[in-house]
Amino acid sequence: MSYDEIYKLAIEHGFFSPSCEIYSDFQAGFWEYGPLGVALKNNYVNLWRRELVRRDGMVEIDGTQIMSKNVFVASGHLESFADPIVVCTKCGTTTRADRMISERAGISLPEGLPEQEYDALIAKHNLKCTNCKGDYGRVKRFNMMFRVGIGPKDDDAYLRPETCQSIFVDAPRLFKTMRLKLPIGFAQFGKSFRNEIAPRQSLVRLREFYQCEIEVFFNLKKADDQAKFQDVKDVKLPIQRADGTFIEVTAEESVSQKIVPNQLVAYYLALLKEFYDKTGIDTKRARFRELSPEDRAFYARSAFDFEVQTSLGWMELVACNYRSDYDMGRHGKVSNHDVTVPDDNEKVLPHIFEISMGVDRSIYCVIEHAYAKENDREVLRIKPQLAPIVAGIFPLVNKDGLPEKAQHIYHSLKRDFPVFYDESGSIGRRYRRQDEVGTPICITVDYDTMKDGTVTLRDRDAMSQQRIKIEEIQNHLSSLVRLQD
RNA sequence: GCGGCAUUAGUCCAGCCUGGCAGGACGUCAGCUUCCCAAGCUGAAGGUCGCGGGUUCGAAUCCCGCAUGCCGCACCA
Repeated sequence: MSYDEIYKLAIEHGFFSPSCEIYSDFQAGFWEYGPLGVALKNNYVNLWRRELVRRDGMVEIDGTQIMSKNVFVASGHLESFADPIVVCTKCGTTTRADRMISERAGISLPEGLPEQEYDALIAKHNLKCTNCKGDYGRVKRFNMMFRVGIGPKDDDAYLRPETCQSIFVDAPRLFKTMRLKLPIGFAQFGKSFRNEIAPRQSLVRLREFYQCEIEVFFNLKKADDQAKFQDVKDVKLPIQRADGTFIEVTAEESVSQKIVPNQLVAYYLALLKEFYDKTGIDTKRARFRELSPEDRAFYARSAFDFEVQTSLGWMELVACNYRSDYDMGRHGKVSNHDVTVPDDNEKVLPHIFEISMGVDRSIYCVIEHAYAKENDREVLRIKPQLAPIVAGIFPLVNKDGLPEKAQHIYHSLKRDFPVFYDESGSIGRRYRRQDEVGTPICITVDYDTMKDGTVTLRDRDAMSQQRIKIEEIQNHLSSLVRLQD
């Protein structure tokens, strides 16, 4: 199950494909979801809503993708979401200034120096372009946010680089109008945008991508007082610690052994793991990787990445960041709004724990982990709840009224379930076609159907068959796709 | 962004070195066959040979530039 095989399957069957591909000026890092991809993504997001949003009693919003400049002044992205780069005046080669200087001058540099300091260091060490020995220009910051010009005056605004900023700016109103109390999770599914220098591997590193983000607002004083924690205290958490050691402990042990900072964090890590179990991604090949201070995002005070093993190596699907009171503190200051929240007669500046999920990458992993190549067939063993098509419906042969009967069944089901009718090729060929796109069940109308009103149900994984009555199909499909604990 | 390799039908690839009708397999479609697990028979459709420029009587083929993809570096959901 290599990346190439998954990629081929995906573009051949309409899971995903490059954006704007018929034009030669199409840009890297933009990908479309086709019909099956959309279905899979919708199912995935609905599972997230069930297992995280509703399970924990969160509230979901849908914010705009374009946000005003001051949002990012406050968030720090205008300042910090940028790499210092320097361009050679002669050959135009672009280099990362901080890395280039520390490598060639043999010194280690602190993060976030002003640009002039880099210029001074380049002059002091007499550094010239490695490519052509030309002089470097002034050090600039390359910001990974996409700027957009609003209206005829082209006013500055930005495409959000993370969906959570919408949550932060909406939270003050939501607390007042939705009768919310700490702790509360805000959830959002939507697009974010980052002007990556090197997008790669289709859904894995995009410039325009989906996130399912959860921002849990809480009172720091009560972070170890989580009633809900009882539900998940025995969930096993595989943790790769910042020092490189690996340990598998229960959520309860992770707190008592001070591996994670508090109950609240452990609770959500456990919830997240239980969610991924239900996506069909193999969580035996997953871990929470604790990030060292150097590896963390600029806003994070402690961080665990949820990573999964794939053919491309360990892939980071979710960033779990403890963002402290940084976000609401900054937005309060810059907007000059009171963003504190009443909690037990005290005004609290909420602390935030975030579960920031890369949806596209997760979709890729769902497909890769479900894919199996057997002797003479390819099969996606995707969970029925996530399957783009729930059932294929076929006539065994194309005569004697079988197609009409099968079509009748198809029409009776199509508004309640994503079902697919096919009468082309041999029956075995049709089963294999559905195997390749992960359809869990195929329903075949044969001569017995005409006599006794039963159909064959053919199972994708076991390739076994059973007969059920036509009237039972509806219930059978319902129980197949029902999300269960 | 740098370095290496690549880009020809929906997919995988041959053709390129040595310029001269754009091909194969699989897939798809139509028909035949078929009472349950692909690749049986007959036929068909499907191509700006990544884009742009140059050399040439003539370019998929040679040269230059760009884009995209893969791998490595770096960065990240």
